[in-house]
Amino acid sequence: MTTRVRFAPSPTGYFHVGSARTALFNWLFARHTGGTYLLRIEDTDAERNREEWVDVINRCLEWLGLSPDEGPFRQSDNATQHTAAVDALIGAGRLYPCACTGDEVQARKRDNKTPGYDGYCRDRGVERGPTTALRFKVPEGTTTVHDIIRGTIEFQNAVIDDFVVAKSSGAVLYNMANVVDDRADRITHVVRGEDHISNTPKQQLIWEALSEATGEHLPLPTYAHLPLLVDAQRKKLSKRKDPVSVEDFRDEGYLADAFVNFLGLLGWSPKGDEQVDRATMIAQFDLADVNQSPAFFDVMKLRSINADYLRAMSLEDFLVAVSPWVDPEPGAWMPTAVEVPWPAERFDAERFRTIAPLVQERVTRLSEVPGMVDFLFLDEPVIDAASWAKAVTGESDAPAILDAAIAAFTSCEFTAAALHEVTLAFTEALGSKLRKVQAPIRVAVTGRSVGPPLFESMELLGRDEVLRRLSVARGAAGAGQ
RNA sequence: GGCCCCAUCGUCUAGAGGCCUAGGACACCACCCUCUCAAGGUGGAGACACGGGUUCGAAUCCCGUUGGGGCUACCA
Repeated sequence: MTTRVRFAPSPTGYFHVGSARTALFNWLFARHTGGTYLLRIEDTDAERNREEWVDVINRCLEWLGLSPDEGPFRQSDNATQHTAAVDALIGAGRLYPCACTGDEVQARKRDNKTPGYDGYCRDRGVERGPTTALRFKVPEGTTTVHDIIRGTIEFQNAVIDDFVVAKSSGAVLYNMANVVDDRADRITHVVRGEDHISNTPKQQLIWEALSEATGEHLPLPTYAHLPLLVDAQRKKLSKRKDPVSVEDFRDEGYLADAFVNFLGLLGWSPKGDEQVDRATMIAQFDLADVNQSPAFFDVMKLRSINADYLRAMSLEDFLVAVSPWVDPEPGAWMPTAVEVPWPAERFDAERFRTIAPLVQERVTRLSEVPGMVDFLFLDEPVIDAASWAKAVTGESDAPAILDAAIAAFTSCEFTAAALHEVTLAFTEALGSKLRKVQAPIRVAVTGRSVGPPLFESMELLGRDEVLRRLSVARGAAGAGQ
């Protein structure tokens, strides 16, 4: 039997990292088993049926390299089938109209202390009308869910209330539409978040009722409920408190491959090294190996992995990847929320190319790159006030150091090696240490106390500008005396 | 409240009854290297929630307790 899985997100306006992980595990399972992975947009709720929200999903999946083998399909396109299925269940006596309002249901639930809807309308012979919803007549007995990750889960049907399957408006609800579509799509494995466990018995009940009502006896899909992704408080990741938007991570400069690698480590782990490419993940992935306990989405670990991927890139690949953050006129792809902090005429691709390897190994995300090279492309360096106060105006040796630097840099050959050499010389003359002497020079030239190696930076900036910036700092340092 | 899920270092995890003196990675600390910062190297601290069983033997199996989480819509 060839496997068929689906990723079934609902459009919400952003793409959640938990959804990305679910998509990945579906994709990995399909690839590992040689099956088919399809995408179904669950937009039966009219509120969620917005074209641009659907675009977000497609865009993110494409970025992650998790585009579907089939689809995207729109659940709303199957409305006819959903309605037909409802009619079939009515015909089979598995549904009944309910005239209760939401408030009435709530009130009786409180008074009778029943878990959910108490079945008030089940035997009242309510006629179907424009204000009646359709409820599923949950049978007696127990419903057993077989879950690859969790084993067998049993539900007493008595605690499953007669849930609504179609609204009074006629709109068919999630549990119903989902099952109808899974049947139509011949889904063999349902891989989704743990938060769907309690929906599963309802869906199985519908599935089997449909098999009987239509005579089309399809085997139940096998379920695999993935552990939730949680925040530091161990709560389900929420849009309100936590960074969860995949596009935000992309715009911060995480690489898709690094992001996918990290996601793959949440609830699953490869055999040897944690750093694995997609082929390795596909070869090793097995739903049975997925963990049962929630995983904390640890951004520090994500950064570490991303930094590793960044460092492992060839210079050419790095230049392409970083171009949206540094080149005002970049190539094809551009993240949505990135702005290059200098004008196009000031950017010099050749200079950037020269310093890029020194930056590449020092950043954790691509968004950190501009801050490490902006001194090259801005007329005035962005001064970090604390560093300036410490190394320039607040350092009693700063005037002497800057004077010595200006004198030495005026006449020496202007290469990193030569600058290093003359700096060593005047450092010794001053009876100081290189690590101490470089501080005021670095802040004067780059505006910051950390950054790419100093002498290479100065060589690229050029003698005139280096001397000008040193003089400005010298003036400030002198005034501080 | 009801139903359900979960429980190994701070975090992600390895662990399928003896290979466990519990391994790795991130984070953290120290030292080395070093023009800052990274990277790299060496070392360190750090966990089987608790209580009962089963067994010659339990992190691994069973039960309970505690703790955490999810669901509980005419949303998905």
